[in-house]
Amino acid sequence: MTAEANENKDQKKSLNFIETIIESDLETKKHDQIFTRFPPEPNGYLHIGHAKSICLNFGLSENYKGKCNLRFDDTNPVKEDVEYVESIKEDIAWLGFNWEDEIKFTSDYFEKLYDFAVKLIKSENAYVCELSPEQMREYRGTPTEPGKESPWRNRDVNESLKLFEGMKNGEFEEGKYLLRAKIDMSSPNMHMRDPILYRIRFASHHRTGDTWCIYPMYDFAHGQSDYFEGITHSVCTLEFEVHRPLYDWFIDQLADSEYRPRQIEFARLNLTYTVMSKRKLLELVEKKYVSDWDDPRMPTISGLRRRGYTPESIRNFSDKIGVARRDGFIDVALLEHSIREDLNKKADRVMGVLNPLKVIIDNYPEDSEEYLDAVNNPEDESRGKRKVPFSKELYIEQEDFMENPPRKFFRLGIDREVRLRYAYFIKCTHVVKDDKDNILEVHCTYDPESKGGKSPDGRKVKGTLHWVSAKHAIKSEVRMYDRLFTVENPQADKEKDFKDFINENSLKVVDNAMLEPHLNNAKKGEQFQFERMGYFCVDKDSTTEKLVFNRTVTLRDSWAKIKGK
RNA sequence: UGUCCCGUGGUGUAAUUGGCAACACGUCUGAUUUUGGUUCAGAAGAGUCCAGGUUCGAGCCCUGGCGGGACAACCA
Repeated sequence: MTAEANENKDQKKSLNFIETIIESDLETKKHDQIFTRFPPEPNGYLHIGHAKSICLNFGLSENYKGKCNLRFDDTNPVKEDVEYVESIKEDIAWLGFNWEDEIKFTSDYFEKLYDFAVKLIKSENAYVCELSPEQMREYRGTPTEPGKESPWRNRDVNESLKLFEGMKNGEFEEGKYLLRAKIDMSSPNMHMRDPILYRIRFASHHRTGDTWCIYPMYDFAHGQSDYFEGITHSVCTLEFEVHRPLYDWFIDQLADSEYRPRQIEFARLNLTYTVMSKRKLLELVEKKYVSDWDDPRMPTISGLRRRGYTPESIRNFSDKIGVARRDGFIDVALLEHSIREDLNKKADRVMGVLNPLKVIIDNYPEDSEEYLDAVNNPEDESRGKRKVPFSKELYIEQEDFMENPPRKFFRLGIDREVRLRYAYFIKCTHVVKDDKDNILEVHCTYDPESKGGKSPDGRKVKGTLHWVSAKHAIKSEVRMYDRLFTVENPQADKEKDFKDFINENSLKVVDNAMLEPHLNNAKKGEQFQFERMGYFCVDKDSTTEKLVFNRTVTLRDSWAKIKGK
C-alpha cells in the first residue's frame, strides 16, 4: 500500500510542457507511439548544449516507449564533413543513447524533395527566380516593412519547370537561378516572404558526391524529413519558432493524410562562463588556441569526456536543468555539482602531491619500509583496499605546512602534531632552509604506536594529511584545466573579439607531481579523487605513453575561502 | 513602426479544475568525519515585472502597460 502510494507520488512528478503535450497526444490517440529525432548538422563537434537536446529527444522516446532517430541534417555541403558525422555518432553512443534502425541523412531524401519541389511548381506554389543576392535583400523588405514581389514570381509554370530541371542538370552557374516558394511577400513573418527552396552549389557532398548541384534549404528539408520518417514531435530550439508557420505550410502541401509532425520549441542551454557558439569553438580549434575539439578545456562532449565527466553526470545534469520556453543561464556550478555527485560515489581515492615538500621522519629507521592499508573508496566497500608504501622520507603538499600558521590552520607547523592518512601521527621538530629562506626539508618524529592513524592513548589531532613515500612515488604530469571562458554572459557580447573570452590561466601543468606507485597501472579514462585536491582523469599522453592526469573538477574548497577572508 | 515568444528567491525548474509559492544548485550555521571532501541537521533568501479588473479567493483568468528575447545567410 505504501509502495503503491510512493509509486503514485513518483508518477505525479510534474511534467514539463513537452511531456504534457505528448501525454495528451497519447491519451487522445492522436498518436499511438511517439517518434522524435535528434537532427545535428555535421559541421562541428557536439557540445554540452547539444547534450540537453540529445537527452530530451532520446529521453522522451525512452520514457514513452517510442522511437528516436539520429538524422544528419546535411543540406549544405560546403560546411559539412564526415569527420563530424563520426564524432557525433561516438558522442551520442557514449552518452548511452540508441537511435532507431540505421542512421538517417537528409541527403537520403534529396530525390523525394526534388519531386516535391516539382509538385509545388506545378501547383503554382513555387517559381524559378533570378534575382541576385543584393536584389533579394532589397526585395525582401525588413521585419517592419513589407517586401515586394519578384518580377519572376508569375513566370509560366512550364518555364519554371524547365529551368528547375536545368538547374538540377548543372546547366547554370551558381547564383543564376533560385527556386522559391510563392507565399506572401508582405507577410509580417520574414520567413513567409517567398522563401528560397533550392540554390545552385557546385560543391561535392560528403555523401552524395557530385550527384547533385542543387541543394535544398533547411526550411525546405527539415519538416519534410520529419514527415518522411513519421516523426510525431519535432523538438527544436526557440530560434526556430518563427519558422514554424513555414514548417506547417510545407507539411500542408505535402501531407495526404491526417498525420502531421509537430514542431515544438524549447530554450537552448546557456551556461554561465561558457561559450557554446559553434563558430567560436571552430575558431578556437582552427587558430590553435586549443589542441583540438576534444581539448579538455572545451565545452564539447568529447572535451568533457577527456576531462573526466561521466555520461551519467551529464544525463543527470540534463534532468536537473529542466525544459522551458524561457531563456536563461544555468549556473555552471550545477554542472560541476553533477559530476562531483557521480564521481564521489565511483572514483577511487588516491594520494598525490602536486607541489612536493620533503618530510623526513628522524626517528624512523633508515632503510626500513612498510606497506599500509588504505581504503579505495569509503563510500563503497566493494572497491577494496590497497597497500601504500611508507618510508623515512616522504612528500607532503607544500600548502599543508606553514611556519607561521593563521588561527584556523589545522595542518602541519612547528611543534604541531598531525596524522598522515592511513599511516602515523607525526610531529614537526624543525625545518631546514636554504639561504633564500625557502624550506627544503621538514623534520618530524613519528609515534610508532599510532600505526594506521590511531593513537592508543586516544589523543586527537586536528589535521590529516595526504602524503607519498619519496623513494616509491611515481613522478607524473598533472594538467589542471579550467573552464576556458570566464565572461559572465558570453552571449551578451556576441561581436566582442572572442580572444577576450580566453582565460589565459585555464591550463596549468605540474610536471613534478608525486603519486602513489599503484597509479602506474591506471587505465586511460579512469577517474580518481586525489585526496583534498579534486577529481582527476587519467589521460595517457599519446606520443610518449606518459601518465598524465587531467583535472575534472576541484573539490569544494572551503580552505581557500578561509584563507581568502 | 511590424509579427511572434517569454517574465516566479542569486540561478534553474515546480505549483492539481483559481485555494496561505515547492524542489534543486548556490550561500550561511551547527554536528559527525582518518580528506577543510562526503554525510547529517538547520537557516537566510521570492509574495510571483507593474497597474487595474473578475472572484470569497489570482502566480494561474481578462485588459493595459513595462521589460527581455527571436526574425531582414542563396546557414542550420
